[in-house]
Amino acid sequence: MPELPEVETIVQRLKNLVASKKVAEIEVLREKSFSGDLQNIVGVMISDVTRRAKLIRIHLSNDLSLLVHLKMTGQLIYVDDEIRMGGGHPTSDWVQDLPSSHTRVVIRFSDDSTLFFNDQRVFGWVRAMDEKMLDNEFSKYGPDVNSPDFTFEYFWSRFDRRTITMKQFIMDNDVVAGVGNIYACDALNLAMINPFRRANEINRDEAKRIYEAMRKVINLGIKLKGATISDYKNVDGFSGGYQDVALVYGKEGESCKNCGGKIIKEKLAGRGTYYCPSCQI
DNA sequence: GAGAGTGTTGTAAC
DNA sequence: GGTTACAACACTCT
Repeated sequence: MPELPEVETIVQRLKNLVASKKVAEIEVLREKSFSGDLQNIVGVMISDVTRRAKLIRIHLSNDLSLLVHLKMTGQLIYVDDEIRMGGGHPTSDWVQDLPSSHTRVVIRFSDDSTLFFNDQRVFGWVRAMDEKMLDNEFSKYGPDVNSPDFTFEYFWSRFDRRTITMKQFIMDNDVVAGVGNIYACDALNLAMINPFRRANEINRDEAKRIYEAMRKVINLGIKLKGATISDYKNVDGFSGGYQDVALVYGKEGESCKNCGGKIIKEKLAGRGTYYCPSCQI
C-alpha cells in the first residue's frame, strides 16, 4: 500500500518516537513476517530510523538493523500510555484492540511503549540484517525519486530502447525507486503522457516532463504526509492528505483537472490505471 | 455466495 | 536479456 511519501512520513515520525529506546522484547505472532535472531536484538538500543526506497531501516546500536517492508497492507503503529489514554487522538479507540488479528510482530520497549507491525495480507516483513545483507537488499534499487542522484540525464539514459509501457517504466524499481501505482498514474497525468505509451516512443522533451512530474507529485505526497486510500496510517494513526488532491488516481468518471476530459480506468499489466484519454497522449 | 479487485514485488516462463 | 503472468495472502466490494 504505501509508496515513498507514505514510508517517508512513517520514518520521520518513527525516528522521533523510538530513537534511543531500548528493545525489551520482540514477539513474533506470524513466523513468515519476521526473520532474524531475536537474541541479537533484545536489550539493544535503537539509534536511528531511515528510509531507502520503500524500505524502513531501524538502526540498532550494535551492527544490525531491522529492515521493514510494508508491501501492500503493512502498518507500523506506535502506542504508549499517553496514546492509550486517548484525548482526541485518532488512534485512541482502536489501539485498545492491539494486538489485533492482523498484528504479526510486536516490539516492546523498556519504557513500556510498543511498536506493532500489522499486515493483513502477510506480504510485508521485518528482517534483522547486518551491513552486508543491507547492501545486498539496497542494491536492487535505483536512486530514490526524490534524491539528488536521480537526475534527468540518468533517467533519460535508462530509456535505452525499452519497449515496456511508460507506466511500468516509471514503476520499475531498478530505474527509480519509490514510485507506485498512485503516484505513477498522477505523474503521467501531470506530464500529459498516456500510460500505455512505450518507453522507446518517448522523446527527450516528453521524458523531461515525466521526470519533473514524478518529482513534483512525490514531493507533494511527502508534504501532505502520504495518501490514505484504505489501510495506510502513519505511525500515530493519522491519515495522509494526498488522496484529497490526487489528479486521477481513484477518480474514474470525474473530470480531468487539466483539460476537463473524463477520467477512465483501465488495466495495465494487471494494475488499475487511471488516466485522461483526451489530454494524455 | 462466487468472483474480481487491492497502494508490492519476486519468480518463473515465454 | 527483456517482458509478461502470476503467486504470495486476506480481506472488501460488486
